[in-house]
Parts: sequence; C-alpha cells; structure tokens
Amino acid sequence: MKTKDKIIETARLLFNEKGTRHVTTNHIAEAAGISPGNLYYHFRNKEDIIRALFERLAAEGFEEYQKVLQEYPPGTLESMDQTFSMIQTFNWRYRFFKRELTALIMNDPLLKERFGDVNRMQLTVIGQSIRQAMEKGFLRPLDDRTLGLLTEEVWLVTLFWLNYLDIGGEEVDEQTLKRGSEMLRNIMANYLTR
Amino acid sequence: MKTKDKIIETARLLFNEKGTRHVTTNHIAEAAGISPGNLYYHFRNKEDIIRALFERLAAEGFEEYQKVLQEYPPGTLESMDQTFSMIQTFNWRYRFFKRELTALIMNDPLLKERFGDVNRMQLTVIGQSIRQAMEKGFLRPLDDRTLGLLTEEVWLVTLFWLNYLDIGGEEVDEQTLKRGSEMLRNIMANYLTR
Amino acid sequence: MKTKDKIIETARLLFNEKGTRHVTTNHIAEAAGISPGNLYYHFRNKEDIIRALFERLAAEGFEEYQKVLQEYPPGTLESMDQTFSMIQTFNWRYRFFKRELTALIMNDPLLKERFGDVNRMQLTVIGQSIRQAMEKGFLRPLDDRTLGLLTEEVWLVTLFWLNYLDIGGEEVDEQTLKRGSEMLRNIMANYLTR
Amino acid sequence: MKTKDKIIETARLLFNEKGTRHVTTNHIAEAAGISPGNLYYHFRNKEDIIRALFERLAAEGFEEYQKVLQEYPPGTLESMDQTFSMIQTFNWRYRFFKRELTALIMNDPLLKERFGDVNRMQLTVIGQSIRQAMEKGFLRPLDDRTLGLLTEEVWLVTLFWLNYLDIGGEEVDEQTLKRGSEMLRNIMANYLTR
DNA sequence: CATGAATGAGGGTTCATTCAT
DNA sequence: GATGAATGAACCCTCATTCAT
Repeated sequence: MKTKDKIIETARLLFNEKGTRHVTTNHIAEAAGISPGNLYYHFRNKEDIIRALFERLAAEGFEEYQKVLQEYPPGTLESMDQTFSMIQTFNWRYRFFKRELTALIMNDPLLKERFGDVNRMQLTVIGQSIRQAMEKGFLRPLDDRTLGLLTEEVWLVTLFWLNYLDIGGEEVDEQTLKRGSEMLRNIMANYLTR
Repeated sequence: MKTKDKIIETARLLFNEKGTRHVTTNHIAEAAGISPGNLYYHFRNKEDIIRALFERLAAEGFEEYQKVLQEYPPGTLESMDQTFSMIQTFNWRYRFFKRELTALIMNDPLLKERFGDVNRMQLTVIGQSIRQAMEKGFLRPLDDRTLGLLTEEVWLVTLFWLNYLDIGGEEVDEQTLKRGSEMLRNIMANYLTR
Repeated sequence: MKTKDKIIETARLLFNEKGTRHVTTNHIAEAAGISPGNLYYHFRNKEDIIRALFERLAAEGFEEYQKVLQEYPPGTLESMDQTFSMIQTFNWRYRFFKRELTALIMNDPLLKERFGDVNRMQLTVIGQSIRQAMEKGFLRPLDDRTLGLLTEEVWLVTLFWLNYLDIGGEEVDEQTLKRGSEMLRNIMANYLTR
Repeated sequence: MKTKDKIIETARLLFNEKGTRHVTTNHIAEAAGISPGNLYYHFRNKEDIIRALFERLAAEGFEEYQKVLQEYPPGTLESMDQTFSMIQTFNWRYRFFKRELTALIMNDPLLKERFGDVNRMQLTVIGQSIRQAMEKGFLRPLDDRTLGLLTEEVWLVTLFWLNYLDIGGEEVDEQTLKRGSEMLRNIMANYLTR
C-alpha cells in the first residue's frame, strides 16, 4: 500500500475510534509508521486528510451503488433494501464523518460544497428510484409533494439511522441494522400497490 | 442575571456559533464580561459547562412539554405538531449540542448517561402518546411491532430534522420547520382512521 | 478553638499530608470550615501561615524542653534520650517543615532568620548539655574541637533522623525512632567514662 | 551539546538556583534557547526532567565511585574520605534534589522507587566497605548491630551534611566540606585499631 | 469577624505545522 | 519521498489574593 493510502486508512481508523479532535497528525503519522514531516509531504494539513476521506467515501459509495444497480432491478423494494444496507456500511466505515459532520462542514467551506454536491446527487437518485417504482406500478400513484416528502423521509432515515442507534446507546450489528431496513419497509408499505 | 447563568447563556451562544471546539473558556469568560478565574469558580471545567447546558435543555424542554400537554389534548395530531415544533425550538436553541452530540457523548460518560436517561424518557412519552391516539380512535389499531417502528420513526425525524436541514445547506426558518411538520403528518396520515 | 488556631492546625495537618505546594489557601479554609476571605483576615498570606507554624513549633518545643529538664538531670544519657525523642515528636508533628525546610527558607528571608535563631539556640543547648556531662564526669574529658564535632554530630542525627527514615522508605514508629536513639547512644558510648 | 542534554543541564542550574517550584518549563526552555514545544518533544513533562536528572546523578555517581575504588584501596580511611567528598560534589551539583527530596518523592512514585533502589545500593556499598576495613584490620572487630549502626551513621552524615550546612546558614566551601570529613573521621576514630 | 464571588497573571502542556538534512 | 527535531501560539486551568457586602 502506498504511503498516501496508508495515511488515509490509518486516519479513518483513528478518527472512527477517537474522533477527529482527539487524533493528532503526529498520532496518525506514528500509527501509520511514518514521520510527521512525511505526512505533510502528502497532505497540506489535517483538513486535507479529512477531505480525502470524504472523496474516498464518495467514490467508493458511487462504485458500490453501480453494483447494486446491476444486480437488482431499480425501483424495487429489494434494490432499496440493498442500497440502504450498502449506505449503512459506508456510514459505519466512515462513522466519524457522520458523527461530526455538521461541525466539520461548519469549519471547512470546501468540504461543505463537496458534501452538498454529493448529497444532492444522492437525493436525486433516491427520488428517481421512487418515481421509477411508481411508474413500474410497484407503488401507487403519488402527487409531487407527497413524492418529495417520501423521498426526503427515506433519505433522512438512511442518513441518520446510525446516528440514531449511536444516540440511543445501541450497538451497530446485523440486528439493529435490520431494524433500520424494516423501518424503511414500513414507510414504503403504505404506498405499495399490494 | 446571575454570573452562572450569564456564563451558561454566553457559552450557548458561542457554542452554537462556532462549535465547542473553537470556543475557549477564556473566550466565554471574556464574552460574559468576567475573568477566566471566575468562570472556573462557577464551573469545574469546560465539560461541566456543557453538562449544565444539557441539564438546562432537558429542564426547559420538560417544562415546555407540560405546557403543550395542558393546552392540547394528548394523542391528537395537533399536540404532535406542537410537540414537534417545540422540540425544534430547543434543537435550534442548543443546536451545537445536536451537531456534536455523538462526539460529546463519546468523551464524557456522565453526559452519555444523562442523555440516555432523557432520550429514553422521551421515546416513552412519544410511544404513549401514539398509543393514546390509537385508543381514542384517531389512529387505526396497530400491532405492537408496527407501533414500535412508528414511534421510532416519529422520534428519529423529530430528532434529526434540524441536522437534516443543516446537512442539506438549508436555512432554518418557519418554512423549513413547517416542512418537518408536514413530513410527520405525512407519516401519520397513513394510520389515521379518516 | 479560635479561628486563627483552627487555621494553623488545619494547615499543619494538610501540609504534612500533601506538602505546602499542593495545599492551597482555599483548601485550608474549606477544611477549617471558614471562608477564604476570613483566612486572609487572620493571615496576610500563605507564607504567614507557615511562619506561624514555625513559631508554634519553636514555642511548643521550648516548653517541652523545659519539662524534660525538670524531670531528668541535665547532662545524663537519659536526658539526652528524652530530648531526642521529644524533638522527634516535633519533627513528626511538623514534618512538612523538615521536608521542605531548605526550599521554604530559600524563598522567605524572615523565616530563614527566625529558623537560624532557633537553630543556633538549640546547638548551644546541646553543646552545654554535653559539656555538663563532661564536667559531671559522665563523659571523659574532650578537647574543644572534638566536643564541637560531637555536638554537631548529635545535632545532625537528631535533626535528620526522620528525614533519614523518610528517604529510606521506612515507617516512623516506636521501633524506628528507637533505632535513632540507639544511634545516639552508640555515638556517645565512645566517650562515656564507663 | 545535544538539545536533550542542554535541557537537563539548564534545568539543573535553574533548579539549584531557585528550586523546582519556582522554575517553569518555559523558563527552562528559554534559558536553554529553545521553544517550549521542543522541550516537550524531548520530555513528556516536568517530572520527567527531574527523573532524568536523578538518573544522571546516579549514573555519574556510580562512575565516579568506580574511579575512587581504582585509585584508593577500599576499606581505608582515605577511600572513605574520597568517597565522602565525591558524594558531596554530587550533592552540591544536584543540591535542589537533596533539598526537596522528600517532597519530590512524595509526589512521584516512580522517582521514589528509583531513589530507593539507588539508596539501598549505596548503603550496601558502605556496609561492605566498613566490613572490609574490619577484615583488613584497620578497624577493631565489631558485632553486627554496632556495624549496622555505624554504617547508617556514616551514611546519614554523608547524605545530610550539605543540608546541615544549608540549614545552619553556612556557605558550602572547601572549609565547611572539610569539616564534614572531619566529622566522619571523628566517628571512625573510635573504632580504629590504632 | 466573616462571607464568597471575583481577579488575573501565569503555569504546564498540546499540537498543527515547518524545515534543514 | 522521507526524517525528526523544532516552532510558537494558544489552550485549559490554578491559586494566591482582594474586596464589596
């Protein structure tokens, strides 16, 4: 593994474990087995590492989403399920990010913009997915406003399910993740044609 | 206003504005018009101020909730609406808290416990409220599992609506808050008797 | 007990327990059950308390010494023994003082002077005591230089026996104190007439 | 000279001059011509510097002792004399240490242990040295108890001679140090075979 | 005599970042 | 690419002391 990747991966693990605040750049360097100076050769500063982690999250997420799309016909409950659990995997892999998101964004305009882009894209994808399900007849016809709210509802649950568990002091495991899926299914159930 | 309150209030404003990380105890003292030493006369440390803010949030929240209960019959859509917007007010007043919640909790076991207590209590209240609505006939009969999911759904949206707006880069105003209420109504709509 | 005495007594206990450095004036006030302001009504500053403790040590020591003199004929081994163990009692009662003596003196000229006075007086007393023993025939005749060295030797052991135990990690109890007496007797033994 | 050594050496001088209490880490850094951060790059904290000073004292002392042993046959009065004045040199070089010893030890268990080790070793060395002198016929035969007391007596005087001068307000110079040697000789004189 | 809130200089320490090698 | 010593601003917090009441 290249040094740059080693830094990113080490940072991810440490950030998840202790939060960005309590992980120093020297700490990362040491854990990655390199010198502080070398870390700064590969990254301009700490923020830069966080940004790199976000880009990685976005790229990997996009890739995985393509795979889901290929395996499961879009617009079905199954594809929604798969997408949900895929996103949870990322939320978990990069959980420091979700935990501190607003704080991080508040102090880094560049990150804010990039996150905004990705977030918008994801919302669009969800919206289209639901619209497709409607067009294919899996869901009953919905007016635009209801469709909008439903989309956001699905997205909100998907985004914050891990935080919800976190806050409630619940472990993240197969069971609790499954409960998240159930919640989504429960939401959709009201709109299924049968 | 007493010094202790002045500190708490100043801290709340600064934390909301810049995040706990970027607000130093000396900042708070200066903004409150007192000496650093005096701040530490009233609070053992920075964490202690954060805890005090949580206690205040909890106490004020409880108080407000009682008022809502007295004005609106529990178990109605209206009371739910009122409770939602009341909670949003607190989420906004103490928004630093919600933003950094998991990070804060991760590093302060005492806060974690206190938050857990309050959170559990709130979930219980919501659950009972929905059950009452059902018993009164506003909602159609639901099995326990569905009722549990619905409760969590309502709670999740209530908790994270502000974060959702934050993340999406949306302003917090009457309009966006109202959209949160609508989402809740939309969720409930599926279970109303008519 | 008067407030002033309460402060002195509390300070002595705390200083012995934790050292002057780690005992704050507020700490003393709290333990004495009074307010910080009140402490400063009775003493100008922390140094002043330490000085008062020294004066008390000196006064009590003088008083006790008179008692020993009355009970045991001066110039006997027995009176030396009694004096030794009497001084150990004070060294123990005010052990913080002996522990930090040089440091305390270095930063407080007034204390330095007072301690010097008392110390000189004590040396004189010991010297005279030994001389008496010689004149009474308990000790064999000694030239002035030897007598001077012997006096200092006795005084040095008496002064530092507790520190010696402290340093060696030994408990201060009847047994270890007795060993100190034995050492003195051992020193004197070489000069006894029989 | 390396930075680490520069820090240690500077600390030693300042500690001797003003006592550990009144020397701040920033003082040391400034006097050593480095930044505060750099000091903390080489030492974890202030205690750590003090520990390093003790280790240096112990190491240098051991080294010097070996030299004395090679030059002067062990078990002679001369070797004792040399050892005494050698130790006084160290007591003087690291006099802050002896002055504050008990206080320092009280608040640093690690230091306490290390000091205990070294102290025990030194007592053993003295004991053996006296025993050798006896076996070689320089000293008359002594029973174990007397030998033990004599050993401790010698050690006590050696350890505290500088403190004794300090307390008495006497300068440390050739003359006063010589008086210490004389005291030891005076003690030994009683046991010499001739 | 007594209270206790208030002061403020400064202490130990951290950590993102730089730079000579 | 890499090292690791070095920087320095700033942080959290302490505590002897003061002062209005």
